Amino acid sequence: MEVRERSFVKAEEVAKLAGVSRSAVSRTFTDGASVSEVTRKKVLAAAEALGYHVNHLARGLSHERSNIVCLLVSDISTPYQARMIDIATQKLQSIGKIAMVINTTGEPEGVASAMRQTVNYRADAVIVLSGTPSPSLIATCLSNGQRVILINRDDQLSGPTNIVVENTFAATEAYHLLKRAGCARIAVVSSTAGTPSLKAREVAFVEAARQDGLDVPVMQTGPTGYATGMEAARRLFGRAVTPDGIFCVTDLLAMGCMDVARNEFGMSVPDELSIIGFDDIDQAAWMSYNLTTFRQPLDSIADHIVRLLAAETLPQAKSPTKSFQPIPVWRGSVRPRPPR
Amino acid sequence: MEVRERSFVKAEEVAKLAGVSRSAVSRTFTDGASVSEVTRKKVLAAAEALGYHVNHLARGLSHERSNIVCLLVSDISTPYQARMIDIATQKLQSIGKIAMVINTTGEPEGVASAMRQTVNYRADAVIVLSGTPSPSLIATCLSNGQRVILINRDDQLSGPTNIVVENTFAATEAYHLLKRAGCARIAVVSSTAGTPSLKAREVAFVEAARQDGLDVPVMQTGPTGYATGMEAARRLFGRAVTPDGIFCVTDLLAMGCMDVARNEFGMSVPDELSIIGFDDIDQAAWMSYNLTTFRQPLDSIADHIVRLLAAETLPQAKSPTKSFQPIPVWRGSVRPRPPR
DNA sequence: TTGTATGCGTTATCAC
DNA sequence: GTGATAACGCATACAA
Repeated sequence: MEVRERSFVKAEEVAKLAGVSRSAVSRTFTDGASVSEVTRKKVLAAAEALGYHVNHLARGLSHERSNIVCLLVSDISTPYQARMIDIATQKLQSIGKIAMVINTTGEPEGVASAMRQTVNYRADAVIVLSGTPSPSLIATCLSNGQRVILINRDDQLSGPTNIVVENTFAATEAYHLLKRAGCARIAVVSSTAGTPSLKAREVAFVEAARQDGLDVPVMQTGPTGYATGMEAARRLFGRAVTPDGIFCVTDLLAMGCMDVARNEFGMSVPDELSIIGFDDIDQAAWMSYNLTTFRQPLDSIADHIVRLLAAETLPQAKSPTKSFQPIPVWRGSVRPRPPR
Repeated sequence: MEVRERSFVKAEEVAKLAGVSRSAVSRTFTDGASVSEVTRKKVLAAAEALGYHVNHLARGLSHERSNIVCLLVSDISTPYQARMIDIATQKLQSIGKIAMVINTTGEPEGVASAMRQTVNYRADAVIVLSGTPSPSLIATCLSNGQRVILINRDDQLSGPTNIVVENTFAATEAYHLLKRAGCARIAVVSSTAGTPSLKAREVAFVEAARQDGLDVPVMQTGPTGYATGMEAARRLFGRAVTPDGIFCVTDLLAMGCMDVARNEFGMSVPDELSIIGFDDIDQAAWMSYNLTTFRQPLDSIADHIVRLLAAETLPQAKSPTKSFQPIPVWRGSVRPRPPR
């Protein structure tokens, strides 16, 4: 490969070197085109020699699709989000799409500018993992022919495709699990984020307890993360009556909570304190935590998205909310049975 | 905003509605253009009404830059990589670039196809966080005018910009730290990955020990991660003479190692066993680990990259390897002073 | 099968 | 300051 003046090689140059027309080059690199084997060889050789690569930007200009899919996400360094991106990028690549990740702060303004970017780059689809775009922004994307997929946003907006995890089911299950373990003083640890999906878990748990005649306190002392879990534990165990069962709406919260309960208040898990988390991040399986939690079927969700995107039918076809069942993961942070 | 037939709005339609020429529309959305305030207002109003957004693909076609930067990375769900992506996407966005993340398997073949994608999308730059692209692929990118930035790849290839962390310095420091703590039976836990940067840490530590007259065993039992750390600990503590000081080339390894040492062999950290990790991932600061480690100055690194990309000068300008100093983070996993 | 001509949405260059 | 026009690199309908 010869080193050229620093600019991209175009099809025309390949054509000249191969002694064929520009169209022949184009056809060689187009999937369902008809080229004779001999021309094809010549073109391929010339392309290799020149270091030619099809310009997807130009191709996307005339062709319908850019094959770009935007991922809107915040707090990427969080285990849950990171895994989501990991899986999403892999699956998207497997169907020939490429992921643009836009790191939003989750604030409305950030989300808005992110949504605008997605149409600037003519993304085929936008997958929203964090934040809640305004209906008008969503409408813009949709009217531009983009597919909009909202994950765990729960705002049942019609138009975009909604994918949710059955938080209510899981949270109710969590309550009964703690109850069955013999917990009598149960608390919920959530965050001030107010994410629809976190809120749903919190509310469903409280409701399940209420129906059972139990009033459970809810701690919300900061953003969704380890530190907030710590803070919640400090407050809960600083009270006169301390909990013997805690449902944390996120694994990260559960871990902060567990660490403080153990190290600062000498609680033993699960003997004196049962804890349940949510998400089943990698760390939940670590020996130090061994956390009972609910796994979000990220793999299935990603598969579903990919199937949606692979289908060439327009998204208009009334795609209702698709919901996935979280999978309970039994580990050692909940007492197997009630104490005598 | 009216709902149109599902396709993107183009400048021409805006021009028609605003009663101006296409050029006027273009100028309105071009930074250094001259438009009268009145035309500008009209165009903006029409654009808003139609839901117009500049097509960056088309813009990138005529203009020089696509403003796309590709991130080549594997194991995205790993805390270290995730944080890298988090910071990189943020900083890139702050200078008007957008990140395409390509999830490679790290294998040569995967890296190769990823590199090809970067030129397909005419990325302005490609940042390699995982895997080692072949020199010829790098040459292709460079000759196409792309900037290539290799992070912690250590293969001192001339051409691309190399950014490394001073692994040798840190590993040497780690050895003396353990020595000062009174450790006499020291081991290294690494992985079979053979990443240049991990290898450098491992070798430097062994060398520092050798110069000190000590022979340290190196455990390599699998990929870089928590499970491999566990396995390493099982083998180390299953021996006749067990270590009292361990240097793990990665925090994740250190955590797996620590958990097994404590829970399966009853070791107490740091009294009976001192452990040092590398990376300073979030979990290192968690109460259960409180791990002494070396922080990679990811923020400074990202700033440097952004400065590189923002500078319009061609990368030809002989950019030597830029190296960053890891920052020692003193926590509680190393005994403060030797036992009496 | 092959080549020619046209369109895709922008920006830049040029006259006005 | 404004408007026409020529690239930009590619795919494709059409004619050969």
